[in-house]
Amino acid sequence: MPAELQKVSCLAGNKPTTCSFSIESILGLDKKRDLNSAAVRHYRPWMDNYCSREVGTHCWHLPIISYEIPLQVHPAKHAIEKEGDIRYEKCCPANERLHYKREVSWYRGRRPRTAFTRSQIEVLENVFRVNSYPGIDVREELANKLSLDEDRIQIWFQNRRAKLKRCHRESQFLIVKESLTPQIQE
Amino acid sequence: MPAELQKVSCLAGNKPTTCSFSIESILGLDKKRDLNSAAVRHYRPWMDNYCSREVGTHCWHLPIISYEIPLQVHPAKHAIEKEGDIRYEKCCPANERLHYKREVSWYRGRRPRTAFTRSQIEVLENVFRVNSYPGIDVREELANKLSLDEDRIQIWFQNRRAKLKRCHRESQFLIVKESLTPQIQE
DNA sequence: TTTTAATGTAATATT
DNA sequence: AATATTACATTAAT
Repeated sequence: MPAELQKVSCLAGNKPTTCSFSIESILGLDKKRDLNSAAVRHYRPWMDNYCSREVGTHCWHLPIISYEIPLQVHPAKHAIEKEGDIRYEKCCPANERLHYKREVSWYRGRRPRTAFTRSQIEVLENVFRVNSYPGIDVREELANKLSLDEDRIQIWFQNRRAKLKRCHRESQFLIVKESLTPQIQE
Repeated sequence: MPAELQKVSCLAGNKPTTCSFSIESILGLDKKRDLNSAAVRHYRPWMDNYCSREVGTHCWHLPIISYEIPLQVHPAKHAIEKEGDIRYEKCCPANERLHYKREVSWYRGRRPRTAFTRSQIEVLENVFRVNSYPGIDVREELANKLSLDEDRIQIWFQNRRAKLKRCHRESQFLIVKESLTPQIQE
């Protein structure tokens, strides 16, 4: 990591343990001297191209590709070769592929957001009601049936569990709150 | 019919009651979890009917009204009282009022839009210049200094990053476009 | 009409 | 896997 990036890395992360900038100076409430310093490089992960990373065999963090160069390869994860042809359609329908192609040139790090269809959600919810922790076999079955990547299924269930937990927490909080403040009524 | 097809067919239909997945598979080794018992109620401190607050002269926090009960009062925000009569028409024509009952039911859970002051924006922009990803401590600090909820700070930075990204994308697109089509000029 | 606060959620990262 | 946070698409208020 370049030295100039280390200097501001404390500002980028959520653990500013070694941050040398005081809150006051960041807020600009005392002096605005630091704000104009040329040494301060801003953390713009989607605008810089120095930190592309590879995660396993998937290289989501691609180097910046200019607009003129067409994408020729799909991310390894989506390129499932079978019987000599690459089945893009499996987890990446045409409209989504166009979307991805357009976006990868300016933001390399993120998988294009999957837009589940209503019927897919319906099936997932139905399964979730009976089993919030489907095993690999069920997930594969779902992936096959819904024409989705098994990873999408896994992520969906993770997020769904988190949502359920959050809703439960909030409803519990409401109950406590209401039980503590009934006299405010009218 | 092969067993595999039967397993798949249950996922296709919209009737979970007829699902033929094995109990062991669905329940995941019979791990009983009562995660589904919680009612889905989101925490909306600004819309509870017992603690409706007034922001300035506007009462954003409407009393909760069920779907069946006809609305008799307009939201205070739209009901601008002047010289003894309530000018509904000003910002809510008749045809729109007809749909209000349905709309308020749909959107009554939405937080009233926060109007940041100029000075608040100034501080936020100053911080954003040096750090687009403030951690929880900086956000709390900002919330304290600016008399805002920490949630508002977080949302503001999220939207600000999106805005910067969009601007960057558009400018990049313009550069590419201009470099590719200089001859079209005049 | 434009800008942007707010929402929901898919994806990412850490532990 | 739980958790927190982010990006992103969308809605809606100004």
